[in-house]
Amino acid sequence: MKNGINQDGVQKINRVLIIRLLREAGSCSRADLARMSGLRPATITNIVNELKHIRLIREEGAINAGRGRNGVAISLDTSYYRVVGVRVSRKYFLAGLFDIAGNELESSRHEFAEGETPKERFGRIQEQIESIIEQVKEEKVVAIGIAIPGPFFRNRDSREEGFEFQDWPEIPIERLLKERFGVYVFVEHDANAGALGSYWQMNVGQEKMLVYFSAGQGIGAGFVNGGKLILGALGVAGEIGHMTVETNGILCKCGNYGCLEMYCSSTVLVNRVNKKLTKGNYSILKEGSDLDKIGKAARAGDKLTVAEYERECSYLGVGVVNIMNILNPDIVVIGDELARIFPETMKECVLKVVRDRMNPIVREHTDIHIVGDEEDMSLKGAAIVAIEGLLDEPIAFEWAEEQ
Amino acid sequence: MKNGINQDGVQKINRVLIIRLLREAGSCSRADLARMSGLRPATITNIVNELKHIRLIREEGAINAGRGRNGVAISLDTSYYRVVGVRVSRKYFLAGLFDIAGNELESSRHEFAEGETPKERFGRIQEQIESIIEQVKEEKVVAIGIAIPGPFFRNRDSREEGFEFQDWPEIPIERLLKERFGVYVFVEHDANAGALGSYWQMNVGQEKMLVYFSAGQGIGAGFVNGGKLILGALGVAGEIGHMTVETNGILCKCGNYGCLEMYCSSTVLVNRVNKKLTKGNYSILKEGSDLDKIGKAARAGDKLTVAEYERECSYLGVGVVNIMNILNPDIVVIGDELARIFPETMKECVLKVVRDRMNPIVREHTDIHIVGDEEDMSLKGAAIVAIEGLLDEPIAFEWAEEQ
DNA sequence: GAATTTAATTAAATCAATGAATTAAATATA
DNA sequence: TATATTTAATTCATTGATTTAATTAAATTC
Repeated sequence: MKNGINQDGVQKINRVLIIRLLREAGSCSRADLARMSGLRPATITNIVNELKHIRLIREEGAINAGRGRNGVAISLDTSYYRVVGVRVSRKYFLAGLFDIAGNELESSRHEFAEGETPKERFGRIQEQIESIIEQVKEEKVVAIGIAIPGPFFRNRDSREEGFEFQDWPEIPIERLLKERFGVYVFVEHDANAGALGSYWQMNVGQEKMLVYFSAGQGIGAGFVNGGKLILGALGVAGEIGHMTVETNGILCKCGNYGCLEMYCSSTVLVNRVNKKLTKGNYSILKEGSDLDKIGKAARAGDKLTVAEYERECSYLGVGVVNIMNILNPDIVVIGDELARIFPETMKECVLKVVRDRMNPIVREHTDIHIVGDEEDMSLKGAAIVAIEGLLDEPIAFEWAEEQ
Repeated sequence: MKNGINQDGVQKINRVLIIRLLREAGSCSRADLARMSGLRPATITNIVNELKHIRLIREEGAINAGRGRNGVAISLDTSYYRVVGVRVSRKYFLAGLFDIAGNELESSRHEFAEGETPKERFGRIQEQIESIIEQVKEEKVVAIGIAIPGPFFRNRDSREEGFEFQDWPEIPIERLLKERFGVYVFVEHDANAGALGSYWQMNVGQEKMLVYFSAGQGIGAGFVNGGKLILGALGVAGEIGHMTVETNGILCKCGNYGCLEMYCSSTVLVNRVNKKLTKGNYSILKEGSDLDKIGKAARAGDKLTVAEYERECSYLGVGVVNIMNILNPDIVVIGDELARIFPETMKECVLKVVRDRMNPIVREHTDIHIVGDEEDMSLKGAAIVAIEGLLDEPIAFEWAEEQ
């Protein structure tokens, strides 16, 4: 247990709270912070001075609240600390540099080659991180966050060694990166990262519950409740791709029948469209089309492709309805490559299913967002995982040595 | 927000922590508490003295840890404070008296009559609470917890008025009971209460995630994560009865298709068995059998009944697998009347489905329990809801006035 | 029976937040 | 323009829960 609180703990908790409030509020005065936190103005003065000193926050401009003296605008200081975010996918990886407000400063995409071994892939990821860190001059890189595909079994006793993920289970990412770059490293499941990423992106408070659907080659989800990820016993909560939506449905390679991801995923879409093409159905596409081409065809109005895409999105809608019934989230965000190819149609299909199948009171209290061509939520989330990790016990501020 | 912490907050948090540790540990020395909490022995001495003074904990016996001086055994003082728990069901209600360790001291069951109006029903519940409180002499009743059927929409702004539940949506239970009995009152959805009840019953720590399935006239669930209920946006998380398990399945009155509770619930069991009886299938049962009779027939080995029960339990198994994939709980508890009629068979069926359909790593880390003839988890949970409510901010210890 | 180990208490010290007074800077009013 | 009012922010002595260090108490070991 070990969670009794003493003065050190109080200090840490209040400082982290102020940072979180500033992240949500964007910019506000000391007086605002006092009101939001319930702490006294004198305390806020102290905390602000300390956080300013270690360059976590800064003063910038003024806040006019009507009458009376203007407040000094305080916001996160995005000019000094940096985190590196990496999203590893099965066919490519993204790497980027972020400030501590979670803003992407730069990012790049790197394809994996067919024959590349896990070690070679990990080597290229490390080189890319190296090159990002080398470019940084005055600023200070304090952490690296990595989002990897699931299932990702967290070893609760020793985070250092005990993880595995598909294709390269033997590389202790966290330890190796920590040793090489000498900064804190946080590894997270990509859908969980996406959930934290969209939670920051949506800029909502702790009291809101958010579900992120990662609709890619498989279907995963991440849940943010009370500002924290719901991880489950082994850290594999969110494997919604293996939720049965047809009890006597198609046999999945996981051993279950009628799994959601047998009816809805970019893999299934590509396979089904190509199968129909082989059978000679009319389409502007040729056999052997990949997701990009299918996306273009769908956006161009190709009937076969649109029909298949709509079918998948409707199944996704059933998954969304199930999660709404099970968890009653305030916010649902759907992202990743299946969403990216045609977000407008996905939104229509999902909303239709939700309208048809969901209790109206619950439905009307749920915001549903599709992430199209904007930022990759799992990449952004990788950075957020690192930032949240730094703020979390027990290492808060240990990385920000005295100036 | 308003969650900055000062010295008062620290004191409250640490005292609540000690109570929670004692609840889990059952009985331990001051030194043990210091080790578990991370607080110093001197602090524990102070806290223990205060909590002893307000009769929340007591010294009882000694603890021999090998060599060295023996510790004094500390445990929750179950002799003074009392809470009343009430579970309201559609056809009956249970009411009981509990100590602050969540032990049931007495309870009774009261059937609702067919024609009884909501007000009459609520009147009888109040009389029963009155009679329980009257029996209590030296002890002190500090709170009432009520578990009611869902869906239960929590009004987050004003818990006083804004709830509704099926059949009697207009009675402001919380306010009326508070006014009449002058104690704290907490209302919770019955599956959520059941979840908290089994969480205490299982006596596991905060780090464990527990899911409780209330398998009765409908199927509901409650989720305990980090020692707290997952409530969702409107407090209706856990409506797993309306999770689709057959995308193109039976139309449910909720508007959705293929809802779990169309394939599995005591209502469905009774209807399906009686329908088969009408059609002349062989059975020891007669037409118009109720759940009691069906349960007896099943336990007596009546083939028709057993087959129907197994069918329902298998669907429940699909629901369990889905929840395991979605939330990855450490512990699954299945209770209520459908479980009660034949727990051994339910366990077999559910475990078979889980074995057949679930990822083995996750499966082996999940404990699955069926609650048979033991305590009603939602009744116990009603009491726990009250106790947890008292311990939660902001009212912790305000009810325990100075002795 | 003395040494060792563990438990629990006591009393002074620590230090994060607080309260009260003060300074600062805006608008409103005359 | 001068003055009152309002809100923002700071200063510094005070508060009080936890801690530290020393002490007492009671068990086992040899």
